Amino acid sequence: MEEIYNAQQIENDAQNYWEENNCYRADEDSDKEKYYCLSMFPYPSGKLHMGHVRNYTIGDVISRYQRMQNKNVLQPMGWDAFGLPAENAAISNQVPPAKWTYSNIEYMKGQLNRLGFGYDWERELATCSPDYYRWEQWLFIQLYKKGLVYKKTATVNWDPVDQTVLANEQVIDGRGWRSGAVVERKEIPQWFLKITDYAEELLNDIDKLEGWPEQVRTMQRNWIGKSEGVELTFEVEGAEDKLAVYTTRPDTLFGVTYVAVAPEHHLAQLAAEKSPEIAEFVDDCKKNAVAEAEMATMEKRGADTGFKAIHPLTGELVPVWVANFVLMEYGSGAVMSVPAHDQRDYEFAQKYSLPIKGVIYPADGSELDISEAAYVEKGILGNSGEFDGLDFKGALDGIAAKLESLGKGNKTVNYRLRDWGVSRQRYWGAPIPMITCDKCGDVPVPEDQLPVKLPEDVVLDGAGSPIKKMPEFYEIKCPICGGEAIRETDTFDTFFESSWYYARYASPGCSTAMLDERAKKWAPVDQYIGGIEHAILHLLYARFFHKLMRDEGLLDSDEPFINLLTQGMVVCETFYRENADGSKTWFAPADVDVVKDDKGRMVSATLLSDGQPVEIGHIEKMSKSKNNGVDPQHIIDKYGADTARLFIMFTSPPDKSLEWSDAGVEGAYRFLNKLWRVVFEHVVDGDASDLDLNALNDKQKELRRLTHETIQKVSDAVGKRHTFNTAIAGVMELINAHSKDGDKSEQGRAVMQEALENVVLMLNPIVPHICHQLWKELGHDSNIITADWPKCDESALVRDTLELVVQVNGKLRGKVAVAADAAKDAIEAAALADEKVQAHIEGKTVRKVIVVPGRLVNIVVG
RNA sequence: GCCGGGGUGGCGGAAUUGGUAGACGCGACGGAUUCAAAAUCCGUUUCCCUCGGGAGUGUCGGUUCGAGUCCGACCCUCGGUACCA
Repeated sequence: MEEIYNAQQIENDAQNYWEENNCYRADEDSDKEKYYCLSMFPYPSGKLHMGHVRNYTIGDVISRYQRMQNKNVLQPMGWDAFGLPAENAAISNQVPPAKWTYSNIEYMKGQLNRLGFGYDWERELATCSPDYYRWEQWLFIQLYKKGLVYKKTATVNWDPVDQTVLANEQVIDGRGWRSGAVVERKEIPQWFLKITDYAEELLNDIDKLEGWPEQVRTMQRNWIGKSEGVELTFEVEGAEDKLAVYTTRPDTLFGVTYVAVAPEHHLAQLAAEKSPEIAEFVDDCKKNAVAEAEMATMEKRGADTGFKAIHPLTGELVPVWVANFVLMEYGSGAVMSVPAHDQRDYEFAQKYSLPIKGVIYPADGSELDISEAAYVEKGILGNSGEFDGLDFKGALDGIAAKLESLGKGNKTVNYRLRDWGVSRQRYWGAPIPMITCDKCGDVPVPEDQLPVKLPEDVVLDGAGSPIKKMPEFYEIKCPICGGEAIRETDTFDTFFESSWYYARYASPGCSTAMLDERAKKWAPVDQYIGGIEHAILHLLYARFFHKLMRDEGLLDSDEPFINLLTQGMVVCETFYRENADGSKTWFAPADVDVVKDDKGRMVSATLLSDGQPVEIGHIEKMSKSKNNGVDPQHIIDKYGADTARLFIMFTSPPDKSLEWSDAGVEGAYRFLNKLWRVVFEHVVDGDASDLDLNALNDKQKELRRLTHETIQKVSDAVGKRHTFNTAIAGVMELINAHSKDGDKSEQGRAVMQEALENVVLMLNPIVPHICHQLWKELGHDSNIITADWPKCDESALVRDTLELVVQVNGKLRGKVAVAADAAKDAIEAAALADEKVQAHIEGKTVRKVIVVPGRLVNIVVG
């Protein structure tokens, strides 16, 4: 055995061995239990960052642990290759997005391999490959035939200078990030998937997801947002329009003092024709943001249209206002307003001096106070005619029944979830396989003409998608009538690709169908690992797709992911300079020199290359757009892959967000050196003898007990809790205890041999290269990756005496040693007899003594 | 705004079911080894203090023999908010 730990050499040897022996190929014909472990595939942004290393190390540790549980493990990897950054790179570097993407994939694949992840690369896929996206084009056409696809207009961010649609991320303070122009709302026709048809199933099946974190299940439930309420109609005096509104609070119906409509609503348009002020207001609303967060926090404004709506029950006339916070796309673009019992309506009414009418009184009989704020609790009705005195439920039923009898409304179930708009006006995505013919309307591309291939050799100039300017792409004959027709030039939302890749990994190479029978065998995924930022959208769309594919007969399960581990974000400082046009240039943390005060807070920062100051931004998740990703490469180069893996797993539990700092990387490296040295010093003395449990002295028994306590602790931490940091800490303690001992006797060495073998087995999932080598050095010919995970010897855990803590009035005052099987009275007596305890209870009355077996005694005096 | 997390020494974090707060590691300090250094090893390291103790897990309040853990209110911070992925 080499005396010095040489990470680069060891890692190179281990990786060559794995590759030559195809160690990570999943077996299609194994009779072992299958285990499908999947980490969310990366967007190929250029280089790995620490968030990737964390994600993929977790997945690899779980995969290797399961392999040691004798499972047939599938751990694939691929590339979420379509997306916006490729277009941005194409514009700034004059490289086609495809070329940029493929070269990034090549580099990042090298980094993944260098980190020693055990992937079955034979299943690798890139979503920008026509072999992949043809099948989602195929599925889209099946859904179209089933009536699950439809077209409607929807709002996008329009940059009037660049003449292009912007993503929400590209709109900063209402302006286009590149042009700086004020962004406008624009209505364009887009394709939608009827995810709302599956809303009920998506909601109900959340109950089945017991292997998911509760927080994610809650977020999904809230996102779907099922509510029961009433849909009712307000007629409008002197207009043909009827305003259909939905409310979850029909009990407040008598408190309606105005109705609000969206700026795009027909009534608002009518009003704008008559009044220049309203026209100006409606026009101004075009500058409203599209993003919900901005909508919710912007100043609420409105204007009186002059129209009067007729209250469906009282016949009273209430004004119709146009308001910037009402959205045309959701519901019918109108809402009823009850300022007394809704805070947003309250503030709006205050601002425009609209009446506020209280109709819900506190159930406890106290006075209704709406002088400062709306009263939003449920209570007892008043000022509500025949419904006075009813509670919420009574009012809901009564008012709904009344409306129904009048033909003016009915009880309905509503979902916050909206249908999935899948059209993107971008180039770098999968073409939507549709054709528009003047005569025949919307026509799907015939299946034998799939895939609709995206031309890859293109130049991007920043002003829209190149395929929108390529007649050779979009000019086409109608498949039905043969006449002139136009091919759809919009592409799919990239969530489309990431919604089914997990299933495609299980049908590699299948060229005749989206999935084959192998997918039914491997799906669902046993363990899915990815960032918490995907808690809603990606995971909901993937669940939806799973059900769609099931309903096509491609899968036979209801849910894609049995167990989910949501990794916390790796966040990092951001640094930027503001450009003359208001846009920002972001600098990588590695290129910035930071000055900190004595409390460690950043006070200023300068760019290393020019020495000039840069602004300090927020601490955010590592991303391409903020240029704050930290590349693991320098750690790998200096210390090796095992150190990088050990460090990222030791520094924090996986579900917690992690503010990046490399302080401590050397500690991880030191530990591996120590592990190596301890094994070296053990094996140079030759083979150890067999353990003879009857020949162990007390010290040896204690060390052996620690070994088995550690096995118990680490098995729980790695196998169940996924708290790899405490698993590593436990192994460190074990190594420290054994290396301090230095017992070179025959049985001392046997105890050491047992401990070291178990240490190497327990660390193998985390640091597989060094363990591959140490396993051999400890005398094994077998391959450690399929060795059995250690088992705890319960008999080694038995103790004769226990140390109990003694508290007086909850404060620690002493410790007593008692026999493990001591009776309660004996423990109590021993605690009371303790010298230090005596000093604290002297002259006081003992009121109560609480004995917690195996833990502590608390003596209550007073 | 809304939904979901998080806040514990100088730092990352531990405390699994309400039962010894600070495991393990980093950093710092002291020592050993060395011609010297690196590496390594040993020790100290929450704060205050009269060395007996007192305080202490974002803030304020509550439940309990006992609260980092449970309950209520608030502050800060991170993720998502439907076109970043």
